[in-house]
Amino acid sequence: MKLLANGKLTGGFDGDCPATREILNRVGDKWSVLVVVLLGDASRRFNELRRSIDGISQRMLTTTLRGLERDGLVKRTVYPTNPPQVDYALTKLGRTLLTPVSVLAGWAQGHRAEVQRARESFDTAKSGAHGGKADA
Amino acid sequence: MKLLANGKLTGGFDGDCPATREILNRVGDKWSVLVVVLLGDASRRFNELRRSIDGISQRMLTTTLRGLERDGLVKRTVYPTNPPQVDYALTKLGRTLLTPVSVLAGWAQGHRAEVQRARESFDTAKSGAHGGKADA
DNA sequence: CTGCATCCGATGCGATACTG
DNA sequence: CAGTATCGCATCGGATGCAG
Repeated sequence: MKLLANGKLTGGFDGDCPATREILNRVGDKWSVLVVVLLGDASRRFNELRRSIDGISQRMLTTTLRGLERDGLVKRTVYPTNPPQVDYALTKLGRTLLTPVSVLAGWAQGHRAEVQRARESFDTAKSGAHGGKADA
Repeated sequence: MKLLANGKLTGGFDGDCPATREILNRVGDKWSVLVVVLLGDASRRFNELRRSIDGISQRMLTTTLRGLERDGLVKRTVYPTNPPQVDYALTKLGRTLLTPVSVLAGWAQGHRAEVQRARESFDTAKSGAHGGKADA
């Protein structure tokens, strides 16, 4: 990844590209990532996912799933049984996402403590600086 | 990355961890990623960044920068000159983020076309399915 | 069981104006 | 130049109710 003096990028990353930005956004969406990881293990049914995640509302699960499906990351299969049963599974494309995500997740886990410390130190410095009082 | 039958994860990823989720969120933030990449090349001044990004508002640049600074990813240096000059640079920790981000960005770029196609096909199927009319 | 539509509060973000 | 505070709009997201 290389960056030119004028702010333009060469090589593997172009932040100006709307499509790339959009995909990055999807990864930033906590639910999407969670669902992808969950589905990385095995296909799941709707309420099965809902119970697995716990904290997600039905609306958000639906929204997330549809977004993932639209992007070709997840395959939705309806079994016309009674009661209806819908199965969600990662597509081939969806599975390729697991690696980049795990790299990122690995970074997050590995540097979690550092970030935490940086945050505390930052907050401490701030509260001590502007008010003049350190133990407000 | 491994996933157990009960939905719990082993190894490198734990979606339940708030800290991890928070960091993931930061990467999902388009501006943060962009700034990190930009700063990966060289340190920049405030308005220099602003011009480089073009589309970001001052408010968001400030917010983004502060968030990055708080997380220990970016170092803010003030030169008490006249007019004031403030320099932003990646910290050592910040530089370690470049690799995971580029992996992800690489994925996004590499699969951009596939996602695009999936999206179009999804949208087409939808508009043709519920309304009964295919060329609405 | 699965999923969509609606209402409504919370938050995000841009635009603007003002300070050092 | 760098940064903060405020306002107003747009979107997000949860809760609820209805339908296949």
